[in-house]
Amino acid sequence: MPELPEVETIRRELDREVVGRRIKTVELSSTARRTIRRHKGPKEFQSGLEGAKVTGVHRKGKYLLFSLEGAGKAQTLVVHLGMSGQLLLVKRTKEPRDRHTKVVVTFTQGGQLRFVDPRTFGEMFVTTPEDVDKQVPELAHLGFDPIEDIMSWLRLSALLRQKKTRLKTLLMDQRFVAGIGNIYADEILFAAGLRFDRESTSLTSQEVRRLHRSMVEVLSDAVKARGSSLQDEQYRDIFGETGDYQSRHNVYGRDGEACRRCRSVIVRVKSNGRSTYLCEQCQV
DNA sequence: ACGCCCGCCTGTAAGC
DNA sequence: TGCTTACAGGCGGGCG
Repeated sequence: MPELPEVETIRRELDREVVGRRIKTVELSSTARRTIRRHKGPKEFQSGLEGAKVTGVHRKGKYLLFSLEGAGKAQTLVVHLGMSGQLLLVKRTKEPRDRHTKVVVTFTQGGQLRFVDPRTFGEMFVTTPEDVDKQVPELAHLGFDPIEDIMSWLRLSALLRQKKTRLKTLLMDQRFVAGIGNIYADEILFAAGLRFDRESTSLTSQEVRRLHRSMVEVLSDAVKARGSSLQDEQYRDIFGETGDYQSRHNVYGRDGEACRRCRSVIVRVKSNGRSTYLCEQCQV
């Protein structure tokens, strides 16, 4: 579910709300084993966190990284929300817990950060800053960040020529570019006027420039709108609020509806087993 | 070596 | 109405 705009929204809120707080206790539900699957057991996870102070919250692709200052030594908490993970900040400890609550972090100043994850694809992991890349190799192998890293269209053009893959596959490949998932891949390709199945090596320089601009524009507009919440409203920020970007979707989830640009019908097809939405008139 | 598909889970909605 | 099936934002592993 959560892609770059949603994770970045959560990151900004966490950076404002939890930096400076100290972790008092870490509670794990009986089904949290899968959440902390990279750890041997709960003890290792809890001892890395309890007593530590949050000094910053960062994002790499769809991963959140909490910088922590423990008893003398620095730690990093890595969080991936998977398909259905939510991080919710609650003021009162007594607030009833969602039944899929996996981890509850209670701060010494009061308040809790809860990790709720029905589909259990999400993950939490604690290690030292220097070991992060070794222990979570996916992080070390992430591609460029489309809104943080300055990337010229010429550089993008060179990268596209190195890979001979369909455009959507490439946009969703975290090792190529970090943070784009199924929703934003479709929205970026619509904005660029390109089909999902165009081969990466086939783009003219004008098309590369359009793709480059669309990637930055769609993702930064989506961050400004605080991400997309779909019908199931699974995506929520740390205050439980939905995002607003779904109302601006041009193709995703709009099959059968009229294209906002040319009025022809938006279609849904399958690509790599994933639903793909496009306008066959506007995207070539 | 790399693209593609499956499986991992639970919940919801469509289909019969 | 109620059961069954398909599908859903994620990614890693294994297959061809």
